Amino acid sequence: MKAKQITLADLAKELGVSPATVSRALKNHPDISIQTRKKVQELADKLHYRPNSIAQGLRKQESKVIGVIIPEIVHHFFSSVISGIMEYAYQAGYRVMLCQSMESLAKEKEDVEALFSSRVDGILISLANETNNYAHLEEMRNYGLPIVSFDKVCQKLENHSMVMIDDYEGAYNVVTHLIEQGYRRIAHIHGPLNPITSQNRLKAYLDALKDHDLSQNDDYIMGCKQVTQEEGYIFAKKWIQQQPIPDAIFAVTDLVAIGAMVALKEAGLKIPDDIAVVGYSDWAMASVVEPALTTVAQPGFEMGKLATSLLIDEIKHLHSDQEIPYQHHTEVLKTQLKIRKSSVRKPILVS
Amino acid sequence: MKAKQITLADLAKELGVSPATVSRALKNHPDISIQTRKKVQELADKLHYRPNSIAQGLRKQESKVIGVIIPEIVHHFFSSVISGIMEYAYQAGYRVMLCQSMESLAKEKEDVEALFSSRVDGILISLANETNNYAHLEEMRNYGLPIVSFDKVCQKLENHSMVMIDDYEGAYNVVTHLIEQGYRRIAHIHGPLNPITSQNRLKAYLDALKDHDLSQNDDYIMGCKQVTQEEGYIFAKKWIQQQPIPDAIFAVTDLVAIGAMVALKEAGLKIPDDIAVVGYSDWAMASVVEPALTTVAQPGFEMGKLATSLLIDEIKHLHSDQEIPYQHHTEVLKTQLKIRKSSVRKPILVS
DNA sequence: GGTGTTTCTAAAAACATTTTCATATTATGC
DNA sequence: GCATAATATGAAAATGTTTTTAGAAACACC
Repeated sequence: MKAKQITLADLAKELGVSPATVSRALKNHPDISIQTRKKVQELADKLHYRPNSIAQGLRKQESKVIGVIIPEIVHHFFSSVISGIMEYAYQAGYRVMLCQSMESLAKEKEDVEALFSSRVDGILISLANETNNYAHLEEMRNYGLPIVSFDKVCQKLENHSMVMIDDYEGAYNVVTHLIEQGYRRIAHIHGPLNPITSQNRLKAYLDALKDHDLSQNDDYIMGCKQVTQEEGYIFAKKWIQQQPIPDAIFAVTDLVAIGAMVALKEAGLKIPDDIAVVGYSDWAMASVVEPALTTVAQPGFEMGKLATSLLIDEIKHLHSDQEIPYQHHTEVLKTQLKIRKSSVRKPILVS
Repeated sequence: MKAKQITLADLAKELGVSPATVSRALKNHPDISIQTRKKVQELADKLHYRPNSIAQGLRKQESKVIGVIIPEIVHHFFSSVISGIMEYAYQAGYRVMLCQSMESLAKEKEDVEALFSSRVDGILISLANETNNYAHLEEMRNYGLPIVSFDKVCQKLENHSMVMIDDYEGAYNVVTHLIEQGYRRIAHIHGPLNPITSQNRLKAYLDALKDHDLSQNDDYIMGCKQVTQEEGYIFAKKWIQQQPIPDAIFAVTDLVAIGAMVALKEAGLKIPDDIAVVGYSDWAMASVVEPALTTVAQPGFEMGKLATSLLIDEIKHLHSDQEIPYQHHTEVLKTQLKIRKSSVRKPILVS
């Protein structure tokens, strides 16, 4: 009942030629006569021959698979990135092996090892929030395995390409916009500080205040750990009980911002009149919540494509055994400030 | 500079034993003396030996990789399913190769072939909207490759396990709830009709109307193709211009429902007083939109875990070369009606 | 001391492919 | 007609494992 999987040897036997000939015929090698090529092709089609990638991988020392390590899939931004990765990888003839680090360093290490064991041709990684040590990545680089980090990049790791988002500028634009709108007591909910992304957003917030001669108030800065809606809700509640209440909240993520909005609305505060709220990431929910949430759009899909293109370029360079070492890149993608009702007091063009 | 990847033979040479001994020592085979086992283990640890999964796969005819084909990753429900898949697969020692069919039958076929070529041990698939022909899956089953379909399952394919969601009941509950709330002119926006899921939701809608002695009005039934917010917006616009306007809209998906809400609000209609709106899937946005959207929660994460457990059971059964053929399962998961403000006229317990 | 058993290790085959090297046949040039 | 070149194919090695089979050494039993 169970059909056997056809091998080169099967085809060879059937045609009375050697497996070597079949192999070459199937890739249209000019050494093989046209007639033979045709015969082989026809039989292969007829029997639905599919090359065994595992055997190819072993022989060629190249699996045509790239490994992807993502902190968390159920996340609009990351799933967009994955989508970009898959699109580029697919058209370049690569398969994708996916791992989810769950924001845990230990899991991330295991994933790196598993991918290495699977002999992927390269790794795309966005670091877990917990990750503050890069030995696992160093080791892979020592083996010559190409690595590209994106979004939560690994600046400490030498000799690798990175694709980042200009989070500093994105966050700076938010604060500038709030100031232009007349808000002065601007609070910030930042994320876990290992990732460079949260660091940059926090730094931009502080710099923008300073650049506009606003004093920094440490009571207006809170850090969340899980980056959830609840945390936004809790922090906003705290601020409401405090005097003076902030007149704007800039949260590290839309979800957190929306948590804050819920608390503010419950307390009877008017957004954006009494207090503004701004998020980050432009999740689908941001445009749909009421009032629509001002946020910073990040080009996730493009980021995935770009990171993958860099990785595959490096892989190809490596396999071409050129003399010159591969030149690594650091790409920075621009964000887009999406001004919506939640932060607009003055009449302004709403996008 | 580039470190060589360590092989069994390297260890064997270094220790002056054969590769066979090293292989057995590493898996604690009792044939090997304790001292030898220890020596081998120590050297392996010291040199960071990692078995080459590709070579193992070739030799053992088992890759420890499962293939997953999903129509679209950037989708709250599907990313939840993937998350469940990855969690179960990880703890069972399997890697995941991911493909995105983009709702295209052609791409789905390519993906199936690519996964077969990669010699995955099994395939998890949710069909593309376009898919109305199952030859590509039949072929894989003929090769004895285990397949489990989930959500948009493939009822035409024999001898395979399925995990579905009770969409019929979920949709029936929606319509019943609307009727209980006093709505009578209930419209429905259904999805593409190839997937069994949309079919079931439509059928439940029709049956529920009939069971409650409401007449079916074909003007109140529209089908969307892309399942986008725009489509919901456009359909709602059309209904607004029509007399009598429906007093409830049940959309195949939250996104479509929200599109409809936007159109209704623009037209000055009050939700839920003038008209109710209900979605499906319980995206994050549903609880956040105003008024909060009544919807049907689907257990995506559980579905992923369950489907993966069935697949891996079947794989294990196959490799245990038992006499009795594997007994396939069809599992049906229950939905949960999330009653929110968008559909509640009468006082009711809001979840 | 020969036979049989136990304990440990090695050799070799197998997995499906690619590629180097070799070889046989035919064609070309003088 | 002979040397050389071109053409087409095959044999064999190689990729890194696992596993079957075999075999050597040590030991027990009569």
